[in-house]
Amino acid sequence: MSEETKSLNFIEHIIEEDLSNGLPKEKLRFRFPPEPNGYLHIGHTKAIGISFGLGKKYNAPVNLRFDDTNPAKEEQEYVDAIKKDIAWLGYEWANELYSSDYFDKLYNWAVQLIKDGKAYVDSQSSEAMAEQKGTPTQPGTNSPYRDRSVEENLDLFQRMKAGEFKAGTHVLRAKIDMEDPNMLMRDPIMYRILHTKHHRTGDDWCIYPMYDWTHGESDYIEQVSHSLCSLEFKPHRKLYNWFRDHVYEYAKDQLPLPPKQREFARLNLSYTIMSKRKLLRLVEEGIVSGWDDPRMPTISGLRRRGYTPSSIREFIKKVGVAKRENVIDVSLLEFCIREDLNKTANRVMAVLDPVKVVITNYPEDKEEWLEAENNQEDESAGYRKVPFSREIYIEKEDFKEEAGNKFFRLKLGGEVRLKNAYIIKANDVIKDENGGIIEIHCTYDTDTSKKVKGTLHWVSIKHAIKAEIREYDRLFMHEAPDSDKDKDFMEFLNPNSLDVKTGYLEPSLSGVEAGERFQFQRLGYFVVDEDSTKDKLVFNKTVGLRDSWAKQKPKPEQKQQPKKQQPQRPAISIIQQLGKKYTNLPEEKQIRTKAEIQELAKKVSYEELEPWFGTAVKKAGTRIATMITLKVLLNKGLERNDAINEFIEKALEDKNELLVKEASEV
RNA sequence: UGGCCUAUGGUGUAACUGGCAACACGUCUGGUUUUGGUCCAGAAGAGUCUAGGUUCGAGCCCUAGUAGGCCAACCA
Repeated sequence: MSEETKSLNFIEHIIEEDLSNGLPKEKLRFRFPPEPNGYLHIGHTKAIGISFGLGKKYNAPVNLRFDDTNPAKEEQEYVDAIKKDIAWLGYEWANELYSSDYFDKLYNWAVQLIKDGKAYVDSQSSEAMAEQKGTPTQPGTNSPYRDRSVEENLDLFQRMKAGEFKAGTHVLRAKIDMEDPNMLMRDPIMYRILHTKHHRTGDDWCIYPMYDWTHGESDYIEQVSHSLCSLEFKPHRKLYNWFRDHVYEYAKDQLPLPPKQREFARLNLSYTIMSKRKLLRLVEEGIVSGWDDPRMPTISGLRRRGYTPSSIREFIKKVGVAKRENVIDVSLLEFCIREDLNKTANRVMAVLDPVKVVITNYPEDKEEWLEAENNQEDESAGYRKVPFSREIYIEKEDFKEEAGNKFFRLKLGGEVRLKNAYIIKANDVIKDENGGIIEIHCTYDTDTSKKVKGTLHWVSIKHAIKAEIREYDRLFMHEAPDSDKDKDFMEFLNPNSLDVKTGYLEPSLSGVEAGERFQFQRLGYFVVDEDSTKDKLVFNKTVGLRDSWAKQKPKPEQKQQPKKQQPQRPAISIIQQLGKKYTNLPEEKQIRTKAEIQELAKKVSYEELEPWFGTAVKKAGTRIATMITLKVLLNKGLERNDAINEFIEKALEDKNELLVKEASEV
């Protein structure tokens, strides 16, 4: 098995370089470090996919390490949920670890730093410290406690640990540089006093280490080679290195590998939000039913919605890794789940918005069990039987009394195929007093070899089973709900994100279990929800099928939006663009481009053109385009002036032959 | 009155140490089809933020600018 020569992302480039610079492959080690203070969402899957993906690629261990240094926010419940989600995604961690396992070691190192004059106890209020910290544009000032003696610092720190002080009275700070342009280097806090019970260490500690101190040293203790995180931690790198380099001096004999932190851009998904805090608000305000509401971008939400682990892994693979801000189109996620389910989901028939069809030439008491293929993408999926009878349901949308010939479905006088069954022809409609259609009367034809344009799904009324169908739409109507500075993201909520209806299903579905996935033919993919019982089936719509018919229909509301028609691009700017590539074009195309420029030139005024005379010498193409345009204007009667003459003269002397040619033709 | 990061089709990512911009999604055609799905064939769409520079040659290197992002929690 040769590895395909796929292009590497920038992190893989870094690793390859380290490897070629002598880092043994066996030393490669990664980690995923969630804080157990909430549920994982689709954004996290990128970080998970990167580190676990690298582990798989290089056959290196990946630790799952809970960054549990803030007992005020963290809970065992989240630890369990996170483990469940990662395992569900299909990743295996080498070790389940906790930063809290390292509290002793961290404490001892902190003591050493104090002894070396690299850390001190500060005893000011947080307000005073914030004041001294300065701002991004102004340097900070030293704390009055900065020069306490080593003995005093040691004593105080030991007593902080012993629980002698109230929360907020003292902190341990690294002694770095209050004037550093990087705010994080301005004597960052290493420990604070917190008399809070920790979900793992209980009441053992009343001082807790801060993120920067803990995270990097946890990497170091675990001998992680590459510590990968998102872009907002870039400024932390300097501090990460500072702590690491000092501690390295204390421990290099036992811990020879200094880890390195590298940062990538986090994932953003269009029409959704990713902030844990904001997701929590949706839960707390009852907008959604919980963290696992199928509309939520959480992993648990996607799971309940019917997404498969492999579709999410594929999505992450397609999304790529780089350092620039990005917004991924949800259509990519939808593509991934359709691609997966198309191959694996069995097809069944269900009618969600029914209208009754009576087949008048079919005997009242007769019923037939017709054979239906489960999945034409998978021969091993086999066949099942579907009941047919005189009265069936079809979708309301599939019938029109009159329609053009682009409407492939049922219309009066028209024929249509019933999937897995016969061809029917609509003869008549029965309406209620309001003109609503109650029944469509059809006749059927057993000759199924005929060519008919449309095929409809259907279900026999007498055999149909009812189910609750939950259809979801995006939660927000704005592409980037939390990007508006003036409006709260809640203002963009889609009021119709959930639509619950009763569906009529073919009877083969009667015994389904939660988690089973199907394609409701012509409608989309659906999964049996965990609320489902034997007596009351509940399905969630995972995603609809691609629908190229829907695109043909005019969408009154949609049409409004993209109407923000771009202002007509001025001809001169198109000319400039054409000019840029002019010199690189093959001759034939050059001729065509020239004609195009000449045509556009008719719409250009001299005032628009003049600034282009100053085009840099090396931009020969742009100057040629300018020259061609100028000639058109001159032919139209433009008077020569100094600027024009100078431009032409300069062009005549150019080394580019094309330009000289154009200029000499003036 | 600062520091750091980023800038390639509509979106996302490529382009090995500089050699005439590729892949995926999306869009549009056409074909096949008992799903207006799938599948197959094809097309359009950027000349790489701007201006200089280095070079025979720049998306890749240098300089300056512009735009966007991040940085002032005893959060992670």
